[in-house]
Amino acid sequence: MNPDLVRVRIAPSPTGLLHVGNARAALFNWLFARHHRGVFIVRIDDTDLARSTTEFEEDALDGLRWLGLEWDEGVGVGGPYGTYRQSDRIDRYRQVADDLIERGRAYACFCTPDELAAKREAAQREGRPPGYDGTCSTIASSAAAQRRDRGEPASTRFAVPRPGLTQFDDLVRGAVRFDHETIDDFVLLRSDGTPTYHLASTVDDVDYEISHVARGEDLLPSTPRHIMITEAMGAVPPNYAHLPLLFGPDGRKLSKRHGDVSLRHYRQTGYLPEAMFNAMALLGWSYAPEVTIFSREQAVEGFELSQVSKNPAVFDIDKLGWINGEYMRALPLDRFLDEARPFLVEQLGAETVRSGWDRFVGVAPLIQERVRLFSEVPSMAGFLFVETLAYDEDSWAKLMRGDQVVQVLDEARRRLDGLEHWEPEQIEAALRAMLEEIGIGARKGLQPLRVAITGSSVSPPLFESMAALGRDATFDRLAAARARLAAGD
RNA sequence: GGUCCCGUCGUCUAGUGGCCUAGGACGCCGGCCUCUCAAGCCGGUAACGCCGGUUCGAAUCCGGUCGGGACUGCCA
Repeated sequence: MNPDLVRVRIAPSPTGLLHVGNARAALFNWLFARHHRGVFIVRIDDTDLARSTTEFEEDALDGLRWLGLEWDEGVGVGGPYGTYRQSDRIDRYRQVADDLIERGRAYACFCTPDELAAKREAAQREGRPPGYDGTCSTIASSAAAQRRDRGEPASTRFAVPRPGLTQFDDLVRGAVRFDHETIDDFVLLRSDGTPTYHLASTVDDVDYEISHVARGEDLLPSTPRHIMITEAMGAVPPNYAHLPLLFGPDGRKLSKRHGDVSLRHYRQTGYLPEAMFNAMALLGWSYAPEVTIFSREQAVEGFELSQVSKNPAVFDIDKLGWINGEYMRALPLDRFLDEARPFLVEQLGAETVRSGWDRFVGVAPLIQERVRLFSEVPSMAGFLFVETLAYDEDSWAKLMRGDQVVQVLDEARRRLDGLEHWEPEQIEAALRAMLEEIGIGARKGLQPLRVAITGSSVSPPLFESMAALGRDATFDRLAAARARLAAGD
């Protein structure tokens, strides 16, 4: 193995939907790998069998694919190191744990969960550090082996060498050191024989020859443990880079309690993957001063872990929205149509969307430049699809009660009636002439028509909307609005 | 409580001793444009947590202090 080859990994644990924090970590790993022409690996950390599901695994892989973070080795694509799934490697972890016991670097612990809980509580109460007190570390290895052979349940704990010190150069934090006195003998193997995260993750990083571990800062305090395990295995630890955490608006680690923070949620709300990519890259990193929007290629070109910020970043939904709008407007029309369609179907039904599709296509470019999210499309374009218009009552109340509204509605129908070509230009000419004659401003005179045609005071440009709607439907709607007014509303 | 990490506009950040009377972006406010809304254009608001030191000179280096966060599980 080339010692200079960059090999990085992202290891989602499929116990929930992939959230933006993990996605951002994946993005940074991917950028680092691509920048250094290294290998990006996706592994599944599913040692928590009880909570892991294939749905969540699929969700994570889908999310990564959606963002365009294709991987070179790992689940789904294979590679020279097996299945890249921890549940397939339980024997390997046990083997490492047994080997560590044999070499005196770990020991069997017979304390029961209840005993440990009691000890922790007592320590807490007396103001002592709550870590494991090392009770079982003094049991002679022969005695311990006997008890295990007899079937007594035992976990395996790592024997932290004390006194001692573990220090390392974190690519984003710089020099970090931990005194072993503050690290207790942590569990490697649970009494049911399954490995903990510390063991499994570390063994995998060694076995898969990972060169750089870039992960959330929440794992910084665990790093000395991982380094100790690695060294006890006789391997050289990887480089570490601890990424600043993503916070919610309240300044705490982004989590469920900040609402739906799954990547899937953003995908379903109508954010574009390239916008998400761009926005997440800006969380703790900057491409260049004065540059906010940049391509995937530019990001790869410019990315360096050492330039990642140390400060936690608050996930700014407003900026994400703005970025999405930028990408939205830059989209080729056919892609816009493709992406928008499912959102219309969800709101209006497949048949309705099919029958109104051509009308929608007519004004789609005008809608495209007015929305930030695909989920906003139905409310802006719905009037093109429906048979009978549902008015936004606030708009109606505000704009349809004026004294000249009836006149505008009637006159508009009269003017439009004789139009030879049902095109925006002709419609505009006719209506402008009408405004002139009535002596009313465009602002005031056109708004009632907008409500009559689109049901809302906010819509795509009126003349184009009428043109796209079609002559018959336009007249129907003018008549409908007129009728409602006649009914005294 | 203990260990560790962090501290530039509300938010994301640029800044690595003089180019900083601190730059950009989002947001917000005002204006222009305008058939509404967007978009666009112009302008404005707003930050180096605090105290000491080093230095001719500090947002940048050092110390302290205060504040925030993460971790402290047979979760990951």
